[in-house]
Order: sequence, then structure tokens, then C-alpha cells
Amino acid sequence: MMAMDAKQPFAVPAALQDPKFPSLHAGAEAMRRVCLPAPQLQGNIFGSFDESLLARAEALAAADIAPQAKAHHLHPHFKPDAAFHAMSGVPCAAAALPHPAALTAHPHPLPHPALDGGDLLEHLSPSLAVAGLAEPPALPAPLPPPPLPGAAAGPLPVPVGAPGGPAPAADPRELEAFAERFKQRRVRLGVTQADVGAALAALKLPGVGSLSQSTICRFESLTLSHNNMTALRPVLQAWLEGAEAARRARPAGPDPPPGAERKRRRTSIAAPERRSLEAYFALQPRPSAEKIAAIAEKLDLKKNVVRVWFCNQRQKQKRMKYSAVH
DNA sequence: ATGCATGAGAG
DNA sequence: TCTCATGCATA
Repeated sequence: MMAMDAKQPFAVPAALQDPKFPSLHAGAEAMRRVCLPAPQLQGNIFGSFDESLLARAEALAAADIAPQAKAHHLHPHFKPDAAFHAMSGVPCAAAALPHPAALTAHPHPLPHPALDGGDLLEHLSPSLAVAGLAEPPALPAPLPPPPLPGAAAGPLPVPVGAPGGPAPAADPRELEAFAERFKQRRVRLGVTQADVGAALAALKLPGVGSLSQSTICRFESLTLSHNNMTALRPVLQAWLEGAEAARRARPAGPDPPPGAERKRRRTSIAAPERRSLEAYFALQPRPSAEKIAAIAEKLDLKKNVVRVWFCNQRQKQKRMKYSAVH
């Protein structure tokens, strides 16, 4: 049998994840939907979900072979998490889309309506594609440089919600600063990300188990959601302080070389398929099951793989990094 | 460091 | 089914 990871660390109950503005969340969600390109238009486009859509997406995909085949998250859609941007106190222009048109706009212009999908697909040439690829328009860049990283004054004022009130939103900059200091101090301790993750279990904090290297890494690089960052901060801070204290106590640390055991394999999506997916995503980040099926068939991928890919893609859009750094 | 995946909870 | 937190596997 398989070694089950019966350790469900401290999966914050979803209900607890946004205890804050439940209605707001829902509202934002709804908002996002209505803000998106006219649903009717969508219906139009996808209603006759035929070769044309797929072809277009693939045309875009082909175009993507250009320089930035990877930087797609540049057009933040209006999402619940956008609230986070606003909370940061920054007039995050990135969250406020300039024109409704921008919602459907992609890094690349859509092929002319005159162009037929099928044909386009077959006659598509890199040159044509690249021609349409203008440099990404200069971003509004409303973000002033992080002002206060140096404010390393002792223990962070863990913004705890006063009893009766929801926990105040953590300042993204503060989180960012903490993450940075955390990494620095961790390295100074000569502890790896994996070590930290494993060590967390020893803290015996209620509801806190171990974490993976991935998660620690993502925390340090701010590639987690704001909520996630906020939840993890106190835990990691606790570990850090404990570790530093322990180190002062007895400077010598053992070096246990861990063993290695492997098992499952990761399916990897080939570049061309990935580009197509990105193009589809640009057109419609939330395809219906049918669309997913069609896309899957078109790209010769498993339906589930496509579905998960879209989920992960959406998740990526919500990572802190983009809000805090960009 | 990051891509693809799982599983819980909510709807 | 989706989101969200998280992890294994891998580039």
C-alpha cells in the first residue's frame, strides 16, 4: 500500500479562511462574473464552441512561442482577492481594470474576425504571430518601493483580532518584510526549508503539523495567497524564535542525512499544449466542463489534467507576489 | 523553485 | 464543480 499522508496539518477550515467578509466575498465573486465580458457574448463565443474558438486559442498559442510564453498572469481579472489589493492601501491600478475591453484583451490581439479559424490554424506562421506581438504595454506601476523593510523591531505586532472582531488584514508589506527576514535568519541558522517544515510539528502548536519544503519555499517567496501567508506567519515566527533560542543554548547541531524514497510520477504537459492552454485561459479562465472536454480532446490530454491545469492557473493568479510586488 | 495533483469544505 | 492549502516530483 501507499504511505498515506494522514497528516492533515492545520488545514484551516474553509469557513475560517474568510471569516472576514463572507458576503463581500460572495459579492466580489458575483461582481467578477458580471464584470467579465458580457456573459451573453461569452455565450456567443462558446455557445458555438467549435473549431473557431479552439483554433483561435491555438492561434494565440502559436503566437505564444514568442518571448514571454510564460508571463500570462499579467492581466489580473477582477477577483475576490482583489479586496486584498485594496486593503494594502495601495491604489493598485492593476486591480482596477482600465476598460471593460481590457477584460477580454490579451497580450496579443485577437485574429481578425475575417480570419477563419481553421485556416488560421493551418496557415499560421511564426512571423505573423510575432508581428502581432507588441511589447507589453507599460504597466501603470502604481507601487512605490517597499518603504519599511528595515523596521525589524523585535517581535512583529501580530495583528490579532480583538475578541469579537475579525482579525485585521495583515499588511502585505509587513508580510513581505517578515518573509524576507525569515529566510535570512533561517539561512543563518543553517536550516533548510525542508527542515523548517519538519520542525514545525515539534512545536506542537494546536492544529499545526509539519509542512513541506514547497510550502516553506512559497512562504519565503510570497507565492502563497494572502490568507495563507497570514496564517503561516505566526507559526513560522514561533519556530524561528524557538530555533534561535535553542541555538544559543547549544551551538552544536547534528547533521542527519535523510534517506530517499520515491514513488509517484508527475505528468508533464508539453510546451505546445501548454501554450494552447494558456491561450484558452486568456480567452476564458473558467471553461465549463464541456469546454474542458473539448480542449482536452483537441490537445489530446486527459480531461482531468486540463481541469486541474485551469484550477492551478487560476490559483496562480491569486498569489501574493503579484499583488505585493507587481 | 515550480508544475501538476490531492483532498477538504462549500455551494 | 470550484476554491484553497498543501504536497510530491522534478526542472
